[in-house]
Amino acid sequence: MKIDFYQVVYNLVKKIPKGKVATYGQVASLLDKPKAARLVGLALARSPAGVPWQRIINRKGMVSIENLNYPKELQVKILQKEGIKIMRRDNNWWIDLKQYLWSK
DNA sequence: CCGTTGACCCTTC
DNA sequence: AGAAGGGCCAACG
Repeated sequence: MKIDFYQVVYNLVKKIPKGKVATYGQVASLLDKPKAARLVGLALARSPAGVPWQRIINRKGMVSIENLNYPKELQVKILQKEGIKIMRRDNNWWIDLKQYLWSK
């Protein structure tokens, strides 16, 4: 069976441990496609059950989901449950990447 | 098959 | 230092 790029993304994302987060660009780089960050986002938008999509955030450490199936609140809630501290600034949510960024 | 589509990122004003 | 614009590339219709 042919595995497409999306599947590879899912496999990698599943390896991120609880309590850590990764950025879209980071995931793309690990897959040898540093410029495919947007594809990672697309892949996660269609992620099947079992993929911890909530652990992927953008480069600034901000939760980026806006008008999709899941509200930002849900993502934040899950991450907090996993032990991550999240700060609120204006109407956005921020994570301290220095502290929580996953490194292989 | 070809154009469009993005949960992004980097360079340049 | 902050905003804006363009590039990127596989999947989808």
